[in-house]
Amino acid sequence: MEGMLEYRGTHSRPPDTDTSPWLRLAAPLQSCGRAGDLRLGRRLHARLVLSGAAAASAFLTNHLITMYSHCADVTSALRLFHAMPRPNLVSWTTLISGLAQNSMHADALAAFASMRRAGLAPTQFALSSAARAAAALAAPRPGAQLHCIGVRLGFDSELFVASNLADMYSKSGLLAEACRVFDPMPHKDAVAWTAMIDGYAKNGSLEEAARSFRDMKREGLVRADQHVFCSVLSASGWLKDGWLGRTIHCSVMKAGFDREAAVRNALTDMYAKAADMEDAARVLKVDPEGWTVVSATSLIDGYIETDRVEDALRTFIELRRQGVEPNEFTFSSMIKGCAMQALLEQGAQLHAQVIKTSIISDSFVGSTLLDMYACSHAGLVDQGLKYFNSMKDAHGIEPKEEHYSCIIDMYGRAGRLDEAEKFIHEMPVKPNAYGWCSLLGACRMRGNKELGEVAAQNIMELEPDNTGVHVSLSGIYASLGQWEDVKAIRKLMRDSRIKKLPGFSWVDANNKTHVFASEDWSHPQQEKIYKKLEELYERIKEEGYVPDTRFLPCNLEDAAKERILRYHSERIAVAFALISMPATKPIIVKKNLRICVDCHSALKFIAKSHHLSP
DNA sequence: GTAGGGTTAG
Repeated sequence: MEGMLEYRGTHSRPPDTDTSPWLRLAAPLQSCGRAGDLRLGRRLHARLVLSGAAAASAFLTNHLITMYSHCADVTSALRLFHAMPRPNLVSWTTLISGLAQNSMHADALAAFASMRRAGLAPTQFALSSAARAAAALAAPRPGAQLHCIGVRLGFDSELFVASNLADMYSKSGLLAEACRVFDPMPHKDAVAWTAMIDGYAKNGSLEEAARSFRDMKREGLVRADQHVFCSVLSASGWLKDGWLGRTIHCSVMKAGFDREAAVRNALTDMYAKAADMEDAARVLKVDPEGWTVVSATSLIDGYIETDRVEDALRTFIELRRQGVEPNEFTFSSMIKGCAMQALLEQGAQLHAQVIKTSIISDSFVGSTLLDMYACSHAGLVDQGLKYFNSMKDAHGIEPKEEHYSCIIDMYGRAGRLDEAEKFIHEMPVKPNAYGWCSLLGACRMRGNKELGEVAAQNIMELEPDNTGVHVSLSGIYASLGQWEDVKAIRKLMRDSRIKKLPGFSWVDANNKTHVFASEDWSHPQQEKIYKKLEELYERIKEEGYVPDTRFLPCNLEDAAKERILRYHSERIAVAFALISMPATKPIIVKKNLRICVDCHSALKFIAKSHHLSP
């Protein structure tokens, strides 16, 4: 600011070309933009106007546009741009990047198109900003056009252009295209690697994300930074691979990023997702900065997922004690926990707390609340309905498909199938497959064949590849003893070449993943596993476990049915984990199919008798 | 003079 004073009263005519005196005027604008100080920026602008310098110099106007963009005042940036008689290449480039920086991505793409219509060939700066906008929009069609322009102009392997193009493809889910841009890049930096690692992770290709991270380390040309670590930690969390996560935690510490808030959040979340709650809590405990709502929510959600609602509640209280406001993520986790444990009072209390905040207008929290009323107890249907009816008027939530599905589920669980059917007919939208699946599940529990068939028919139309629907339907017939219908379904499946997906279970033990199928005795330790399973079986039977053979679609003696259930893959996997791992380690079984009713019950007994969380 | 990436639910 002081520097500006000396320019005061400079009334000489500005030169036609952008020469050095104007360069000196630009410096204060630049630092102002970097600091995001809009007030100071406006004062500098006013002085430049008074001095007559700004209007005459495209150079200074470009700097002003940059300054306003950095200070998030896009309106002023646009006003300056539109007042320019002849915006030059830099003006356009600055505008496009300013729009992209301020999340006006569609406008950034439109500006890029206007620039080309104005007859200017884009610079690599303009191209990379436009690609960034296309990435943020996950818009592969305009993105691919940008890619073509880049190829034509020879910019397509420039660091910034290529990274943003790769990011654009990966955010659009086109990982193969992203690789085609990324692989031949002559120089890759941490940003480029983040685009790939995060692209894989967000598209569910978790192994690929981890492999990409290893590739980066193997090449040894780029050091991982906090962004890379966040992305790969997120992937290892979803992989539920605590061992990989722990290895990365070591690298994080070595690289000195363990004080970085976002990295700590990612670390907490990784451990929580891997069900390693002690380490998740430890990351927060040693945090000198105190908790963030993100990391505490990850911890809370981890406790909920491992059935430790008391610990979640304790964490929730501690969070408030620290003066951190819970957000919609925190509340939905807590409410989910109450639903799972049928903690009606706590659930209602949370509902009351949420009503006092703007979080109540969050559509997702809305579904979670409905889920809670649906799960917990038949008596709460009316409370759930009351809330559902108030969503729109009192809380400004327009009920969506997911909310209607919750109500179907709510009626179904309460056994009020007629009302569920009536509700479906009166809904303003048609139920989605999820809604019909809820209904089918309820019909199975209540042995309602007619309505179950309607639901199944609708699911088959909406999701022709859904093989589970046949299994559920034959479960209904089986529970009613209608073996002819069971046979008919089998024939239908044969004729339409639908195969029941075989169920598999994966479990990690000693840094190795083991896979099991049903009645699968191919594992080298089969004898020990079998013995353990028998032992578990005796024990839980003593503790009150009764096999539930109702839905098994085979017309066999009970003893034979029991035998089939007894060797479902998840039980073999758990028995194997119990004999191969120390008792303190969490056992995480990954499955390709939904767990069956009986395994769910048996595993709960096993967990209880081992003092584990299910 | 102008430019890019990351963490929490379903």
